[in-house]
Amino acid sequence: MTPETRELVQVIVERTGYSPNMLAGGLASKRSRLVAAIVPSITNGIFVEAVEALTDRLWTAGYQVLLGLSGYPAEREEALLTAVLSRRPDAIYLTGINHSKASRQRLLAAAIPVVETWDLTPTPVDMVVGFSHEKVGQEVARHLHGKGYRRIGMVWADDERARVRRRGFIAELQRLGIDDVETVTVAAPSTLALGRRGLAELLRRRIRRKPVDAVFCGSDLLAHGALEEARGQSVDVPSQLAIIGFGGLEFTEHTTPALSTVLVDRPAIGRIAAEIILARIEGGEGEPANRVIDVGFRIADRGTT
Amino acid sequence: MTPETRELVQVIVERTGYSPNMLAGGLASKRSRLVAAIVPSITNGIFVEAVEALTDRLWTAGYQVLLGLSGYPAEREEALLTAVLSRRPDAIYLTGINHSKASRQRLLAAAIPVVETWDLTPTPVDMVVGFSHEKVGQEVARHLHGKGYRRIGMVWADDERARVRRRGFIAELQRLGIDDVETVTVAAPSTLALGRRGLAELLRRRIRRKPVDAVFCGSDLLAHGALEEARGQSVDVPSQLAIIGFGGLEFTEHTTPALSTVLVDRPAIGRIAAEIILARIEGGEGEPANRVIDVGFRIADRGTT
DNA sequence: ATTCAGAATGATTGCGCTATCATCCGTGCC
DNA sequence: GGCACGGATGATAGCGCAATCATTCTGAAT
Repeated sequence: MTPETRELVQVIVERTGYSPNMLAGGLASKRSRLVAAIVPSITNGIFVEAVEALTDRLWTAGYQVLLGLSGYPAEREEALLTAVLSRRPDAIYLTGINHSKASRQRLLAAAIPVVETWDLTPTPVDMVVGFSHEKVGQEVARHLHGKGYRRIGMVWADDERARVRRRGFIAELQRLGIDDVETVTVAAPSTLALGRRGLAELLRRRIRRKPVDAVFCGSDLLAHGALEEARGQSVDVPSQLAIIGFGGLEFTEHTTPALSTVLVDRPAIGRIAAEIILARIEGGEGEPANRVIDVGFRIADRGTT
Repeated sequence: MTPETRELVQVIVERTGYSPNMLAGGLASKRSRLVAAIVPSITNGIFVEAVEALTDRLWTAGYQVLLGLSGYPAEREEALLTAVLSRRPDAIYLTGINHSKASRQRLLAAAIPVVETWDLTPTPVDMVVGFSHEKVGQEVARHLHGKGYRRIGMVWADDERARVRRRGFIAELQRLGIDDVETVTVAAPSTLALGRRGLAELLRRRIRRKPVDAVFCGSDLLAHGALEEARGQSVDVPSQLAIIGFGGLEFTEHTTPALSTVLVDRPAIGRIAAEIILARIEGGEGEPANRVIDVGFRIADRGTT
């Protein structure tokens, strides 16, 4: 084909508004150029940056993202998975590592790259990129203990990963000689308002005893709520009460005092997920170097602890 | 087909793990059961709840959402549109009403329901659900003026809708006899940090004159940043400086003092968009009752004004 | 000029469904 | 009993593309 012909075709394509039909293309080639992302919620700021990074990276490679919201807890995950797999995605991005047996089977049967995220396991369905929530709990425990706090409480929303953080936290505190951890559980998804109420409840419960001097909140939003509640009750932070959150959302740097939290490189999770997906789809058939990728975390020791 | 046969088929479907191929289905039926949503960003909290509401509602009707991120400003919108339309979505959800001529043509050529959102225009491509940003500017101007503020400033991020709010704001202030509005422009997307810097700049500029006594911030995030900066500079809010934001994000209720803002029913935009899409796809061919839907807004007069 | 390899081009099949049309069967009526 | 009719069932075409195979062309080596 000569360059002139090529150009002529281009002109006609423009003029007639031709648009290739990727349904047909996908059907013929068995490659849909579609990646499904299943997330509990996107209003919860914690997951959304990973999805954005994933979408951005995949876009540059010519892939698009089909969004599925599984809810809190992942009540719709199985139905979603069925629906989503019928679109024949080339890969799938999941949040969390706990999937029903039926879901696992369906994923395996699909025979496509699967990336689980936001957690770590030695036995992923296929690949996993995240960090250890147990270790987060342990390190926060050591951190608070190291700074001298001894009467420790928790406000947390009951989701599967928060539960693991809690387990690590409690176990480590026990090892350090603290086995009375006053805990308030609120419903997922967590909000600032629930954080306020959570801390209020925690303080109320201990009304006849020495109040807690530090509280580990299950998320930054809960921590922010706790901070506001403390201010409302004229409890000084951190001299009377230390607060630490989880997630490292942007606003935590800018509260007064600045919220201590656990920093997670959220975009990295999406970006790395995209990279390993692309490597598997486009790259050779060789076994990937690493099926389990730990992005780690870091405690930000700021004004509230 | 007898009920027994029906059940037998069901059993075999389960056992063999059969999954229908919607690519093939879509190709044959010309109905992909896919709705494309094009949004500048999902990390910006303002748009995400509408997308979630849209996704939720469409899911119950058997539709799924293809997510496209167009960026700030909508630099990739045209390319995205081309890519997305090649998946033959049954409808398309757009953010904003300013699309390039080529984009408009492509949308019209696709001959599917198109919903533009977050703004209002008498001449939508097809349908529009949002509110008037000009009116928002006007009402905020009247609100601040009505409370006695006279030396008024702005901190805003330059996106297309913010520009319209600004226009309405400035025009109304002029009508009220105020024509000197000190304005600091920051880059979109807005963040809390930019709000801090924006207010700092605004105060610095007026260092030899009477400082502003009220500032209208282009978004809640900027307003939150301004609030933090005011606190940092020991400027009392609202006695020395009033602050009002825009958007009505959840956290605005919980800052101290609580941020005044412009409340928008964000989920309603997504929900209504989903409804009118479904009505058009599934309903009869009758001309829809209303192509322009105004969800309105409300000023929340809280602690910072 | 002849041969042959490799590239470019052209024709054809089939991906897995839905829609359509043809066929069949049962029912009610004259 | 014969006929018409509506509903259920079965067979088939074709959606728009990519992959494959068959064919032609090109240019270099003999």
